[in-house]
Amino acid sequence: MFELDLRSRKPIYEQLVERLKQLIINNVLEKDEKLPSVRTLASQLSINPNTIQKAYRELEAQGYIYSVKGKGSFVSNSLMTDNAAEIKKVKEQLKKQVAEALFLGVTSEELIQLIQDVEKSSVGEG
Amino acid sequence: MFELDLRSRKPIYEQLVERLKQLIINNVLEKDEKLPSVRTLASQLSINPNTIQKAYRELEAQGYIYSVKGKGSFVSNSLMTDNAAEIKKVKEQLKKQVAEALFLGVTSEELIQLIQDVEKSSVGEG
DNA sequence: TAACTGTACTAATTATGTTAATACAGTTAA
DNA sequence: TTAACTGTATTAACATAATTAGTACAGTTA
Repeated sequence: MFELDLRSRKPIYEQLVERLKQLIINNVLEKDEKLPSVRTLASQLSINPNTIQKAYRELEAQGYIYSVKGKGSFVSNSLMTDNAAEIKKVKEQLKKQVAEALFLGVTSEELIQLIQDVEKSSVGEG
Repeated sequence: MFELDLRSRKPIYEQLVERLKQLIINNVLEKDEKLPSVRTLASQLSINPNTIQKAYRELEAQGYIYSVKGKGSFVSNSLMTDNAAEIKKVKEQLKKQVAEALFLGVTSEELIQLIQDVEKSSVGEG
């Protein structure tokens, strides 16, 4: 289900958050779909359950999943959660990256094309 | 000159790299302008000179500055350096962020506007 | 020469990530 | 009810990375 780089300087739980976000954003994991339990996923990835839990806790804080004691963790319906804070974060980060890209010589046309490419590849979500 | 968050989970040297990049990109620091010496900046920020040096080393590796022993560290002319690797990194990161923004409900029109805003605010560079 | 510059190195300390073991509470199905 | 699953919490030990501290060397400049 996942590919982790245990040698990376990026913490495992951050890799997990990023990877799971992508799966949710790309609709590989659908709304209300049950995620693997912390113990199951930890076993599959040969890492500690605490590390999985840390990732799940972060994803829940960001509104991507919700957890129910005794039942499991599930993909959120993003429309149910308040995304304002996350949107603000992403926009601020995007501004920095766009400024950097422009500085490095990437044209605004290329960047607009990049947006449209991403948009096309994620049709049919929701 | 800088605002650092010593309590942040983000390492000081990474904050320094990010902040100096912004100053260079926004032309606050001009080409060939001399940066504060590692000892001076360390003293101003009340942190260790080694931490400054680590940030400068990273900025030099990314092509944003160049250092001359005995003279100092200076802002690069970005056109002099090979940005291919950096451009690839930034584009990949941008794709992820754009996908996340779209997922959170930001429209592609908003994103295009964001690009144009950043572009306008950085006129007169180079 | 004196005072500045970048750079390098080692050691100690601190912070963070990760593992390990254990425990508790809620859910589900036999 | 029992057994096996779920999330969650806590504490300790360990590994790694970040940071500090101290020192040293080499090049530059006035």
